[in-house]
Amino acid sequence: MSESAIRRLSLYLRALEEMGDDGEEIVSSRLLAERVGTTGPQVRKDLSLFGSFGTRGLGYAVRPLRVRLRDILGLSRRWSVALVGAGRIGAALVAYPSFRERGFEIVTILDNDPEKIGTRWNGIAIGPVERMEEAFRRNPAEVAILAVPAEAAQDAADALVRVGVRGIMNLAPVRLRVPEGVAVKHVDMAVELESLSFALRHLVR
Amino acid sequence: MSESAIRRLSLYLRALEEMGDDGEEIVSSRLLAERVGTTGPQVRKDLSLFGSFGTRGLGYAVRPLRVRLRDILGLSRRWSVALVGAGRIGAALVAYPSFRERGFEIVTILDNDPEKIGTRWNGIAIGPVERMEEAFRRNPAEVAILAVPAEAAQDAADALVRVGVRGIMNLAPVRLRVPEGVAVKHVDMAVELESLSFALRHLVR
DNA sequence: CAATGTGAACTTCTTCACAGCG
DNA sequence: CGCTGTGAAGAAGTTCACATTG
Repeated sequence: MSESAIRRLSLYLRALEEMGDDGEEIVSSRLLAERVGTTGPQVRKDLSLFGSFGTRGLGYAVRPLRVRLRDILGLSRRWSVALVGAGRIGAALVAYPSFRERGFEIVTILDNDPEKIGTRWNGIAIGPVERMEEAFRRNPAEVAILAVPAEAAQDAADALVRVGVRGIMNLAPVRLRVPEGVAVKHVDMAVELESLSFALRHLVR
Repeated sequence: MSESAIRRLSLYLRALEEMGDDGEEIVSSRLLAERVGTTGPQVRKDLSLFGSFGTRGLGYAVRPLRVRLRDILGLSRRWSVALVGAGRIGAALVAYPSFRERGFEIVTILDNDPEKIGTRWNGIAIGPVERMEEAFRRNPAEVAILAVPAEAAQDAADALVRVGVRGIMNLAPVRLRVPEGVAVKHVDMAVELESLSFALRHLVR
């Protein structure tokens, strides 16, 4: 069950959601593959890791497959999310509607800036990071989005683990150390840009 | 030369930059590995893809390795960057100082919102996306950061390719189709969150 | 003696070909 | 007849062991 297979499932789900709204009933592995930039066999392999959802000779029924994928990905429930770091990136994420649509609801926002503490974003009062425990007693979250400066990230992550967070999406340019049983996904734009740079280094100018 | 090896090089470089400021002269593959969350042999394998930079029995000299890595990654030059999409995410990226520090300079900002066009961000006047060609004649860019809504992303990417962009970092939740010779890196937070959800789906509650 | 550099073993992921089935 | 489901082949990436060398 590779990480990349899971990521592709998420892409398949997105494609199916876009399709459903267009009224398509059936989709072939080939077509789905085209939409997410992979191949038919890859799609079938990925899906077959979790069962047989298709009909031979026909393809996959869009709606049921969508339901199955949501289920597999753990998206048929609500996830409570804590946002740590109410800077510009945090602001962008809070305003981003598709997280909530997909079941991720921000219930707690924490920051250290005294100017921000007490103000409300989307109806949620921003609390101080030092009072994380208190904030979590009121509004516990299973997942956290970490959007603080690099220097503050590891401490914040430690605190999050202490209050029971089981998954962290980290936007700070630091590799977090977390104990077993806590999942971390790194979104590292510097790394992405630098790998672009590598790809272009001999092609350009 | 795997994608993941390149990403690790970028992490090694970051670690080395942090170290250099602390005055450490020599680093072992083991130590470097620890800082980025991998293993000594992995570090040595990755580096050996590009040459032998270490001293047996000793380790790697921090500063020269840093220089070599910058070179390998194509970071010993300046890259001009066009930002398409001056929403909240765009705002966060423009304000983020480490892009510029690492040689990526935003020279053009484009958006479609009439309210924004003409205003200045970091001294750069926001232009209309429709006049991309004109904007690029004035301030050409090799790389683009795409931070527009999903529906607008493919059209914007097509336009960017037409004006000569060779690499795109895409933040829109869409898989872009681009011709051969154009590199795309996807930063897809929905996918990251959903793969977190998958990891937690049976562990939590 | 300590840590690199690397071929070889191993493991994981992807591609392929085709049997199976509606 | 068409498209899925899958075992087997192939490719890619990682780990390991150790010979090498300052």
